[in-house]
Amino acid sequence: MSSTNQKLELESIDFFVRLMGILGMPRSVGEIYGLLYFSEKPLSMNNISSRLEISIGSASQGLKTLKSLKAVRSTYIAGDRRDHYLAETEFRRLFSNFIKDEIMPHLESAKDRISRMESSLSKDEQKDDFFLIRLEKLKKLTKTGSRLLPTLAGLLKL
Amino acid sequence: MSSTNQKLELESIDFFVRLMGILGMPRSVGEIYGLLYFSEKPLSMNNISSRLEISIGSASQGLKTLKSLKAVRSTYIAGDRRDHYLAETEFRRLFSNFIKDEIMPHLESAKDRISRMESSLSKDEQKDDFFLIRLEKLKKLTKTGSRLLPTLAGLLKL
DNA sequence: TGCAAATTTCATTTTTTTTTGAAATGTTTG
DNA sequence: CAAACATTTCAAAAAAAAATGAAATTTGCA
Repeated sequence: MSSTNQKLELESIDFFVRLMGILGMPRSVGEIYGLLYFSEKPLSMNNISSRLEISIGSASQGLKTLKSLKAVRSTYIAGDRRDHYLAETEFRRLFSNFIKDEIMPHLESAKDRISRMESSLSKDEQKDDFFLIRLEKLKKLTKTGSRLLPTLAGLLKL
Repeated sequence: MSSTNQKLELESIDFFVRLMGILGMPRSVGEIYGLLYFSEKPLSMNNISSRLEISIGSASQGLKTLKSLKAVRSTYIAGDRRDHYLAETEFRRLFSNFIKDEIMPHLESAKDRISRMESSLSKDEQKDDFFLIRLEKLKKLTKTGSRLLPTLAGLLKL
């Protein structure tokens, strides 16, 4: 029988679609994770795509994203040559990877952009507190961001 | 003369378009904030829309969003009946409003969703550690989230 | 090695989001 | 108070993002 709990599954998918949405991830990524989160058995890609009624292209793309965040891992199943996927449920690591992959690169390039702003100041502007203070705030913002964000996930002792 | 520093302005717009993008805000919102951030004088809506070459509809909509986040405030200018806008540069408050308005409501509804998950468990599932542990993790996640996020902005002593 | 199943890739289609522009509404002052 | 300007709203258009599906590639087994 192994009747999957339909209700639970739907709520879980809903939950993670929204959570992933906040993080800027497409619906399909949330659906896949939500399905796997309450699945006791690892699921194949085909299984995932047919249960969620999404194309295998979407499933492949979504799993790729989830793998890169280490939100999902694949498991060997004896006698079956397909990959089977399990949800990785340590949210701490999940967020930490998200921050590393999706946020930090922006912060890095922000630093270059601030340098360019500084070098574009005219002689006059270099003496004008208005510009100096605003530039200073941007620097603090990126500095604090790159210090705080990587720490953040650690605070989540989940 | 008051020649605005074109280069600086463009870098600033670029900077904030990306930052707002991370927060899921549309391009126009980032453009407006980026323009105001390095503007010594308050700018009218028309001014904003013509400098950025966006429609006044977009400008109005974008300013509305920024006002609701308290990222921008309007100022009285003697002898001019139009509203004039200034960037609010305390990022701490800005983020704190963002978290309150855009994130916390999701966390609230997540709690309901978890309750529904619990009440959907069958007798068997109520004894199955697999389900209990996963539900527990979701509860911890939302609990920690609603505790940590509102605190977060405070850590940004910018 | 060669074949069949599984997965990835990517051009096209679909869906969603954002912007536009014009009409409706609101506001100030002559 | 009315007309001139300013702002908001919202249906339609445009742009951006995501999903599809089929061809190309990879994988592992006979």
